[in-house]
Amino acid sequence: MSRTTKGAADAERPGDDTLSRVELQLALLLRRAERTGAVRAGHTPALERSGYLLLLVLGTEGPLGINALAERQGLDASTVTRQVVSLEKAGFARRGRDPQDGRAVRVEATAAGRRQLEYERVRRAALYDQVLADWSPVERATLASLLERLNQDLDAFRREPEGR
Amino acid sequence: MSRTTKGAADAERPGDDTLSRVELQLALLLRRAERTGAVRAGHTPALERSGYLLLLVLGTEGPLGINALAERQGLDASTVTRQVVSLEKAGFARRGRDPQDGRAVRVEATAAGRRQLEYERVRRAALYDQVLADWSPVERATLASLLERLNQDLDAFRREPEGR
DNA sequence: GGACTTATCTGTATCCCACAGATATCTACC
DNA sequence: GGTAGATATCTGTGGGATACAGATAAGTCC
Repeated sequence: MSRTTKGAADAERPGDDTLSRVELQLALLLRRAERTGAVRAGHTPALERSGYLLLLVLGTEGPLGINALAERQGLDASTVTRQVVSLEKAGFARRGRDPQDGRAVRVEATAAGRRQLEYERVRRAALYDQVLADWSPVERATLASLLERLNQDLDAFRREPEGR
Repeated sequence: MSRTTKGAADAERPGDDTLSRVELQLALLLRRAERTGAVRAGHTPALERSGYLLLLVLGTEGPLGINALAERQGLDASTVTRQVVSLEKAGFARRGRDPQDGRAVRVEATAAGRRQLEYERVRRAALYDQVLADWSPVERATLASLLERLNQDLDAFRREPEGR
């Protein structure tokens, strides 16, 4: 079927070929990275991953509605609704009705939200600075590039799974 | 403090420097990759990520106890207990008492479990073969290597956060 | 003004995971 | 041999992230 996986029920052992390596490392990464940036030693972050990414979009693209936010992030609108409620509760976002369209909502980052976003960004960068302590600038840049490309390709794949 | 992050409350915009790029892309990746391998189009996978990784350890290192499994994966034992129960319910693992130590448990993959693991592995590899359709073999290999290294470094960091 | 569409929200369900507190065993030591 | 402490696992509980389905409110169109 797929050229690279050959006989499917092949005799490869886990980790043998490149794709399996990538796949396995990604599975591991999901778990590792999740916990690393998060609840380190009782430090409950004011901003979880979801809120962080949401604020980032808000900060970059200004006030948006729920659907727009959901679309930009490839999430369900119901998920975004809850994330916004949560940000609002924390004082990092504000929700107002769209004057043009009474159904729609206008989500906006507050000053505290922008501050917190910046704080998080710096904190996370510092964290990875430590994790990648042994990496050369070139290696770090390569990692960044490959991840960017991987994310783009994952996005593209989600939009239209190539195989049918 | 950290050489690369300079002034901390610096004027960098998101994505400006390498660390921010890495950090951001990882945050995005967590979300993307999670959904991609998983519930694609009603295809409820018999093996979720957690069960997959657990079976992988079991397959590689043979029968193990809960604590050993938890340690190898950097998880809490309570989490592993539930994962094992779930695998057992699905018929992919078996749990028996350790004859030497009545407190301990011996978790073992069943034949069905090994079959399913292999099936998953192939399925996931094929998936990434599609996602990485445009990548050259060298690029794929680079990605695999960098991810492996990143995971190692994340692991090391979790064990002993370098800064204090 | 009724019918259809759209934007958001609420209900419900699934994963994944951790921490705290049982419970059952084992090990040491007197 | 019995008791105290260590150890292995399990159970209770709770939180984060997300999706799908259905409810509600507000536009739009004829």
